[in-house]
Amino acid sequence: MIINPRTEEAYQLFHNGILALARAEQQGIRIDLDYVDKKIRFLNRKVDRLEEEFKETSFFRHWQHSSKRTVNIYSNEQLASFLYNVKGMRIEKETATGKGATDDDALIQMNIPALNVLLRAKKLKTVKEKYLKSFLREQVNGYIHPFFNLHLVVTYRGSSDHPNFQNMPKRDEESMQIVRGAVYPRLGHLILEADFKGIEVSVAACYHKDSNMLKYIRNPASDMHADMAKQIFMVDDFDKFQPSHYLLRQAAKNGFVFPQFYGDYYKNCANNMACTWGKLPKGSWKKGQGIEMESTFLSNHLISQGIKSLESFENYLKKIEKDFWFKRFPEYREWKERWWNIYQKYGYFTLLTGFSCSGIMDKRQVTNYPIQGTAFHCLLWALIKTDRIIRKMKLDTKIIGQIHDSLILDVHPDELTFITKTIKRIINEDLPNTWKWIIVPMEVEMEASPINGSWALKENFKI
DNA sequence: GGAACTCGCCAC
DNA sequence: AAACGTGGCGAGTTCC
Repeated sequence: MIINPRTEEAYQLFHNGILALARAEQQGIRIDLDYVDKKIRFLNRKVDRLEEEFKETSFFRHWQHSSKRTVNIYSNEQLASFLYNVKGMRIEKETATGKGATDDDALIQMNIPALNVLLRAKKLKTVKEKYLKSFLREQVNGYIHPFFNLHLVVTYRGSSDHPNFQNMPKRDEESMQIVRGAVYPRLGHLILEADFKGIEVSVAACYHKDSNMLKYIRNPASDMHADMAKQIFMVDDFDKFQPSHYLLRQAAKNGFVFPQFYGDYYKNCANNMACTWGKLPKGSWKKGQGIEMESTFLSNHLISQGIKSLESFENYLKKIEKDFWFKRFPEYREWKERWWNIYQKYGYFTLLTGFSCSGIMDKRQVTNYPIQGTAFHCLLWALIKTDRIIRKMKLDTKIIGQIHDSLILDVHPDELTFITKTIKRIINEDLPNTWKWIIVPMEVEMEASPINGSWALKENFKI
């Protein structure tokens, strides 16, 4: 990729950005090495036991018996061959190259108890090999110094490596505890994380200026994902503080709204939603499955509303998709068309921050790249400004990293109030004052670890 | 013995 | 007509 800043401002952003990020790299992040050593030994034993347990199953014996060589239980190729050629399992899910898949999803669907043992062994092995061991490999005097690159991503985002600081487990509680439990602030300090709230949606709105979307973003009382949940799941008195409704909102947000923004379409959305939140199979649906609602289940509710199979859910979502792009956010749709036309005519497009993208791109890339890049540039701008103030004031607090839309700092407790107020001001005020194309409020959310507490213990932090 | 490929999985 | 964007990285495998 060729970094192509078309304006002085774009050049300065990356010039100053890489210097600020270099200081974060130099600062480094403290790792509890004793803990990592102990965890690795503990996981070694645990994985060994799981491997033994798996090798005693009749599933494995059949697998080994059918194979000419010694089976490697971690070989997806060998597993696929056994499942799909020997056992004759039907291919429900394919890999990118059209072969039978052996990922989490595919194996769970097969409902073979022995495979759960294998999956658990794989998960713990990943945590150990990919994260914990990389800490030991990369640490110097108990600190890792992840690289934060600005020259590797086609969208003008950043990336991180050796080790990658941007993909540590978060959603899976067990993996999160194991990995982030190794990451600490300096002695007497705490870890602070400042996240832009919904930055990609906000930045997208600065491009397309869709009036309905602007209303959603500017009015804190409105809730796009709740409205979509109401529509998709046909719930009249929606209350997002009720646990089941909260889950429906999550389903609408992560199963429909975001995938649609990235260019997905109703069939995938329907399949994924039915599978993830409804635990519903292809064909006609059974009662008693999926998200538990007040006195019923998601599957019962959908069936009672006349949606009795995946096919019928797909058709229903097809209409919702049409409504979404033609009635709800028509100007967003028109922007995507305009932006695609500009690219086709000139062969490139220029981001609001002054970087230009050229080369062969499809429509989804053309409409996603400017949003992804520009959103990151908001974070980078805030990072540079924060770093400048930290140095000017000679603070003991230091920036230690960046995760696309969040800033991670190692904070001296005495400076906590000052630094949180400063970051808030930078994001709420300084940034929109500097970049006039920002036409929506820029908001920040913060989380903090306890003093001397690991990153696994971070909690919401009220500013 | 390393490059290149595929697959799978972690993050945003 | 077809159908989710961006990375890093471990592992197994094949090719040279």
